[in-house]
Amino acid sequence: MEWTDETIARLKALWQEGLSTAEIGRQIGITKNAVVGKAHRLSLPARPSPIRRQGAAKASAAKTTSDAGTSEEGKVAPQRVAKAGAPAQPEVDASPRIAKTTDIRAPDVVETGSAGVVVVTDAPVMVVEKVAKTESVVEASSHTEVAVVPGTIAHEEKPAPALRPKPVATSDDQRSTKTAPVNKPAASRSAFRSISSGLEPRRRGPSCCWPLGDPGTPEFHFCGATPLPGKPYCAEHAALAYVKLRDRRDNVA
DNA sequence: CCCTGATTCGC
DNA sequence: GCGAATCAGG
Repeated sequence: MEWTDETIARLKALWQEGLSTAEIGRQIGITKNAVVGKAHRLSLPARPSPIRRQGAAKASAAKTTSDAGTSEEGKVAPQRVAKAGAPAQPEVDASPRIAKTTDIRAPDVVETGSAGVVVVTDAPVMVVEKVAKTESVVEASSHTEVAVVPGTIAHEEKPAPALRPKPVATSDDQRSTKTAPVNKPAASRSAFRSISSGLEPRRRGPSCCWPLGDPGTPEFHFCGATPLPGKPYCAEHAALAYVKLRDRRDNVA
């Protein structure tokens, strides 16, 4: 694997978004092991892990960190959990993982501002709210989009468990089986950019919130194209975002 | 079984 | 440094 500056940036971005390692891997086109391995090497903040290898001395050689277990001696600090400025995730799993079994997981509308606050960066939300109030038509997926992704919160902000828009089995999440390597950043980016600018410059109304560029950089922005009804993404990005769970397995580059 | 993330260790 | 293999919890 060639860890270019870009792929690393993507990894970081996705990692920060709280995507699962496997998810990240799929999007970048590598295995979750590669993702985890790299993340580890980059000292990316560990995410709430379902396990903590310690009590199990059974492994090949638990030289890792002695065995905390029973002895009350040198406490093996949680070196794993609180790495670089990481918010040391509480045990409580406020983990960001959202779309689990179902599928999809897509970049979210959030961005961590310099203030460390998570900000929903687009208008759709407001629009949605209005709609909700006035019409109450709103489908489930609509208002839930507002959800903030907990994982990205830098402080003690108590995030509400993200309510991910259940993919909603509407007519549109079929996606043909196995789509190839889920995305070629370069190509897709420019493609979508032109789409969004070319089709319509709409200033109001829902817009695709697929993130483009790396969060934290000035180039970062959202697609902005007209999203599919009931979805936060435009057709193109929805195709990337919603992938059948089953399929993802083999279409991993 | 499936999922998940972390560590190990040969390359 | 990389990542498959492996471990391990849910």
